[in-house]
Amino acid sequence: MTPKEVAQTLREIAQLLLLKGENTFRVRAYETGAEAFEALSPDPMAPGGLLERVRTGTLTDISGVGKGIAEKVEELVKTGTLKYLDELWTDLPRGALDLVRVQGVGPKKALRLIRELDVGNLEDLERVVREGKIRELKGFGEKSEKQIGEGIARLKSTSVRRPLWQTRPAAQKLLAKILALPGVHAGAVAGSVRRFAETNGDLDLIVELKEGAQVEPVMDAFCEGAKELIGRGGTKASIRIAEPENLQADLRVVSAGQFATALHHFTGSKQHHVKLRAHARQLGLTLSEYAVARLEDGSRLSIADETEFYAALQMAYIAPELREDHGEIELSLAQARGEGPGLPQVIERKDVRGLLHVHTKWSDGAHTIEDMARAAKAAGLSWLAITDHTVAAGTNPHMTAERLGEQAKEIAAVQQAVGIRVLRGVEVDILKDGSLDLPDEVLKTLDVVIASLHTRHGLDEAAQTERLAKALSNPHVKIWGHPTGRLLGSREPTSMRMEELLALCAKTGVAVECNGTPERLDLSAEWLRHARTVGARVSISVDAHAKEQVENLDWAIGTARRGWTDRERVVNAREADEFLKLWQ
DNA sequence: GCCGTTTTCGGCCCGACTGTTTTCAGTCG
Repeated sequence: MTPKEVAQTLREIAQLLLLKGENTFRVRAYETGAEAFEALSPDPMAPGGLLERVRTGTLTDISGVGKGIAEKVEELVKTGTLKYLDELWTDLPRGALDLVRVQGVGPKKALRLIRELDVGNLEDLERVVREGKIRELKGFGEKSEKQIGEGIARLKSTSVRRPLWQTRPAAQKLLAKILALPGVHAGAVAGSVRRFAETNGDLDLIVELKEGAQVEPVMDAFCEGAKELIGRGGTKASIRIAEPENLQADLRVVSAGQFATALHHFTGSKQHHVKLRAHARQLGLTLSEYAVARLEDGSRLSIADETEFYAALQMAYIAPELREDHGEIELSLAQARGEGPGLPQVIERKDVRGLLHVHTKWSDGAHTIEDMARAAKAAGLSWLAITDHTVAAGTNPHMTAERLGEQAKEIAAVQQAVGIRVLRGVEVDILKDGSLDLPDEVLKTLDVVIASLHTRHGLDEAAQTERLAKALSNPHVKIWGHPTGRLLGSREPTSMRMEELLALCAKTGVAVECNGTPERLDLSAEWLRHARTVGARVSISVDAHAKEQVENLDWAIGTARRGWTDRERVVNAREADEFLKLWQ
């Protein structure tokens, strides 16, 4: 039994309680409990982990876990089953929880469909829609029936969440269209896209009108070109867009002076807000998308931006990427009081001085060393490292000892011509046995060695861990390239004991890559947070195969920020000489 | 079900939109 499985069970309980119309605060307690277990070390055997806590009876030390949940988790871990859960299921069909996945069907409607129409799963629901039975129920009508039918079709046709590399550009495109309108004073992408969550269920846009401007033209522009109009009221509209197919986009229009509170509200996350609002109440304040107001008389505080928003709550500013209730609220409060370490000083674009992980025509890149150097310089960087592939990666051409010598001459010439420091490097392949694709005598002559896996992703966990541990122990390796090898939406992370390997990197000084290829985002924010706890260094890498991909920097930085990456642990957030000194 | 710098009891975030309603419940974020 892993913490993740415990969390899933607690969520299942929460959903069942919700369906049964239980007290919503009890439902939330189970959700909070689930989050607490998700935040534990994923390895149940880890020190301070799940099994140790069960053994020592210290589950209730976890915030959000009280006596009730602790007892259930103990039973679950010891026996693998939970009587309480079985009881909750006794009078419900197995497909009950699928019903609330249909848009427009919540717990109340789902329960009535189960009780009054004997609907047991999605197929049943589809049938009663077809037979026109739903409209006969009190409180339902023709429109609800139609809506439910469409909701089922949508559920079947699309996976719910899309990768950020699809959603973020779509959101920015939509925003640009709105910002071009004359009545618009300000606008921003909010929601999980702004928080840099790697998958998103929808897009959220916030727009502030100029003084006296009309809302209708903005709504019109937003809805124009939509694949489907979901809803439209006086201040908000929801549509489905064509690309990514059927993705929902929500627009919220606010009047002058409400932008900061609205942006904060629609950025989320839900968990962050729930805790924030409870804290606000203790201060005698209430939060909404319109204002921060005093409970006693409803008077409003003036909030110009999100820094002021947090200041009104006696907190230090929390970056959007951190707003997940992963401990950031407590750290922010402590920081404002001048106590403790405070929030991480998360990396920003201006901190990054060097462009790492760059491919050129010497292997599978589209452009020359000079092209890449000019692109790096244009992006405001002061150095870059050329790191082409070796033979095992399967590219042609590729780097050999001899070609590295030839490349050195070109690098020296480019450095002179372009006026930017260019380091010599390689992305060396990790071979089956954990040895590297170039001999140590060659590697030691280079400034930067990135070791990456490109083959045999399918080895079992033990063998893969051993293979990587050997490679990462090579004294010439400075960076571990795209550690998990995952591709969002198409390839799962390689199976390995990541915690062990991150601890190894912390010990040897090898930086783990935060690879900014939009489909990779590897390491993930989740693992980067773990890298932080063990003290591993991080490389903000573009893995650029063309000069335009210098912009992968933004993807890497967003992911790194979400992963609580402090700037002092980022190896390329320093000038080239300082970077090289890190391994001396 | 959880929690405590007012509390071991009594709280627990807030508002828009929709549909089917004659005044509001359900859903969503």
